[in-house]
Amino acid sequence: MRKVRTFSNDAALVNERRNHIIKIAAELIVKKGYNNISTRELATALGMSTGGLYHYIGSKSDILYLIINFTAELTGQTLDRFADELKDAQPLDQLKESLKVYFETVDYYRDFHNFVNHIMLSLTLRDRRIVYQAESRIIQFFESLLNSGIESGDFRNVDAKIVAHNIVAAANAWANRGWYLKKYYNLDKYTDEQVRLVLGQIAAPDKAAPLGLSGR
Amino acid sequence: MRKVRTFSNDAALVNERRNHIIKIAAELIVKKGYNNISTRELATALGMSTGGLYHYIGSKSDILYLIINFTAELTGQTLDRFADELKDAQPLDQLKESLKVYFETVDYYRDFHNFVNHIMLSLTLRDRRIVYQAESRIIQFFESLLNSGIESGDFRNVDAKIVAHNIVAAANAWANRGWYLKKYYNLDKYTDEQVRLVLGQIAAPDKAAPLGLSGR
Amino acid sequence: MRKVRTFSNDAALVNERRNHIIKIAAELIVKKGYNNISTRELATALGMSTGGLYHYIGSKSDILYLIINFTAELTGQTLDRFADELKDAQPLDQLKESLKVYFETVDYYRDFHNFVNHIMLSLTLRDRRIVYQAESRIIQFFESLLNSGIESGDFRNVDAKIVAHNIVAAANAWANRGWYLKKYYNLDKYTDEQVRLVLGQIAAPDKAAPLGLSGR
Amino acid sequence: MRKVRTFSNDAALVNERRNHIIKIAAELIVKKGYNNISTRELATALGMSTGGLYHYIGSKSDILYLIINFTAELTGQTLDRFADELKDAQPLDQLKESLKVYFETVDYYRDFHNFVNHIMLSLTLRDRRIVYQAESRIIQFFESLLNSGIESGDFRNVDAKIVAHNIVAAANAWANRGWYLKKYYNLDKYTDEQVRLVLGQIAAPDKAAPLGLSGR
DNA sequence: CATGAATGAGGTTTCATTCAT
DNA sequence: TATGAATGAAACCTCATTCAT
Repeated sequence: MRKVRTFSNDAALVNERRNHIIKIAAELIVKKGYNNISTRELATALGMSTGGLYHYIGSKSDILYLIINFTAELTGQTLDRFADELKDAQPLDQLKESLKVYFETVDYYRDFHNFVNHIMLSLTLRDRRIVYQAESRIIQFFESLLNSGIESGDFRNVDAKIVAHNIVAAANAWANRGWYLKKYYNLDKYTDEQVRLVLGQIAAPDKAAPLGLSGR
Repeated sequence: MRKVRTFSNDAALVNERRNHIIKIAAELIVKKGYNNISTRELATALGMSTGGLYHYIGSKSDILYLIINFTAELTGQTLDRFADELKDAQPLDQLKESLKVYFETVDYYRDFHNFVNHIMLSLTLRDRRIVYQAESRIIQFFESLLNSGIESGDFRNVDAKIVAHNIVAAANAWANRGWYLKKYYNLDKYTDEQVRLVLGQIAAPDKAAPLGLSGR
Repeated sequence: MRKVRTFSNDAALVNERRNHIIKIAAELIVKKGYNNISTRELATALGMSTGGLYHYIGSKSDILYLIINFTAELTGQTLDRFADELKDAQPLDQLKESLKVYFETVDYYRDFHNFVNHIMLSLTLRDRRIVYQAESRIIQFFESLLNSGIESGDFRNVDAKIVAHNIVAAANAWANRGWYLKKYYNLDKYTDEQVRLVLGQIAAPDKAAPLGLSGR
Repeated sequence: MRKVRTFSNDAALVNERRNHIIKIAAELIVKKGYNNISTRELATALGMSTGGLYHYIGSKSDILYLIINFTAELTGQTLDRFADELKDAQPLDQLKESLKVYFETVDYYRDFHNFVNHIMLSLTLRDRRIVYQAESRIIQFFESLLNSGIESGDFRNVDAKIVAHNIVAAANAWANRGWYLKKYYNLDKYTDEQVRLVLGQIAAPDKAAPLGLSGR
């Protein structure tokens, strides 16, 4: 976590204000584009004065960093939750459950995912790396989950790296291609179909049972 | 094709200059972001003066339209080529061949795909629709190709819409997530793996034969 | 009064700054022409930064509107003052007194009159109408004043419309043909001569006594 | 007559083209304002190319000079015609006739009068002097005409300078306040009324006869 | 003589950022 | 801590003028 300038010594206040900024700014930027939002406009939307905004950030582009960083932390938390909740389940159940939760998270934070997509090209290399790492981490989570299943013989011997990558791509598609997908699917249906496809790809020929947590 | 202002009456010259603009601008924008390229900078990169640039466009944002439009026309041409070349082939061969060519096209024009991704939020609704249509068209191409195979009994009865969408998502991923994918794949390998996965999803249980054009 | 954009909510401040802008801009424009004054130059003359100027106006042409509007309001005030001060006087005294005051006003605000003259062709129809109305109002003031005198038998039966128009033309001439008139007249002398001419035109043959308020 | 650059040696051609430029440019400028007409637009209206225009003028502002100069020459010609045609007539007839012809001329060339009015503030001092001289000359024409009549006892002893000035002001008003005057008058009626007023001012008390050439 | 593509200075306007209050 | 007026650099765009063809 890089330092962002503030004139305040009250860490709790800074935190509160920044969370507010992150939420509102991501929303606005996704709606109109980063460069079409002026700091004046943003401050108004935040219920602050222009000067007030600069008490909690050092520059406009710091907002990018704060949002990027927030999104990356989200990923971390999501993964930690997965790791914790699923540590005793069967590979197949781990996969199904984590797909479901992952898609839900992406849906809930879709503004942030769209934001990242839009802003990537404008980021400094330094900030871009934060995004890379977060995305890599989530791909690797699914990759190793798949590999565990392959090793244990629960899954067929597929290219875990690409399947994991496709999972993340499918989740992102839900966020930034909603204009198309929502004409035909809602989140549940979309998740179900993607899960079905993934399971079809990895199902060990002899072990059947596609949807629904086994044993439930 | 909407009208973009020009001061020239020489259609061939306008065409030549605009193609140049499209190519160079897409490259620059993908590298630095639309709002981080000034018209002066762009003009210099084009080997023109600022004034000269404005002989062939009416405003900076017209460049967005020109690129969007070019990309949409690309899609159209790609599909026309597919339709023509594959009209007599078997469904499976049609699918394999079109996947291969489609991925190649996306790879070749990856700047344009990245451009679209980056700029979407800044587009007017009118321009956004051009993108929507182009993307929809390519998804529908794969969708109906899959449906033909399903009807003829060559493919298993899958959700053609989502498989088609995933194909397009996978192709786009190659363009805008290259920072990750290229660490592990090159275009050929990536295409092969994605083709293998798609075929795995649709293969009618009794008809085997995965990769390679049947009969070749 | 149309809305002109400002970023300030302090109405008093906006008013103060705009009055400053109106005064200085009219002066400068009359000296050099609207299109030969850049906003940078104007801002400097105003003791502001370019950005500061745009806190109180939305565009350069808003300045035209502000000046036009100011001039129109002047006219209104002048007429209101006339109506109030002269309501009990004799027609002849009303005319003499209002001519005197009107010429004084035009002289004092001659920059504004010259401005209007110069800028008319560049105005939008909407702004031009403001000028038309203000000018019409002052002509009509003199016209009805003359008509009252005619009805009461104090004035000869002249074409009140054209005499009123000539009065306004003579006043404007003092403002925008000063280069000629000031070689031979000062304001007092010019006013006296014009008053004498008007009185000569309207004097009822039997009622004598031209210059000087009757009874003074 | 100052030199204006041309690349042509064919004096007749230069003359023809410049007359065309003067006519069309005055019209366009009066309609939209000098600074709202680009040389491109002007060239198009003239049926020339931008480059072609610059074969006959040295700079855009030369057009101002050409028009100013043309207007000044008009004045000269008008006066010469007066002097010639009226040299044997009676003072009263001279005045009536010259007023009539003068008003007609101003009406016919009202675009040029409006042009001068609009552009005055943008002129160089040098060009402004041309306007001053032309206007002065016409005022002086009427002034000396009036003085002759006064000396001969045909006219009352009025301030000839101001009456002459008012005549010119009334004529100009017809050109640049047409928006008001044309609601109530046409040229003939306006001329008649103004003539009547002037004659009323100067008529020697004993010599009657207002309108109509005496003896006609 | 005619054309119109090209130039580039300079115009208007925006906006991130600062700082006196 | 909060405000919002002020700054000024830099953005987009226009247009008078030139010159190769």
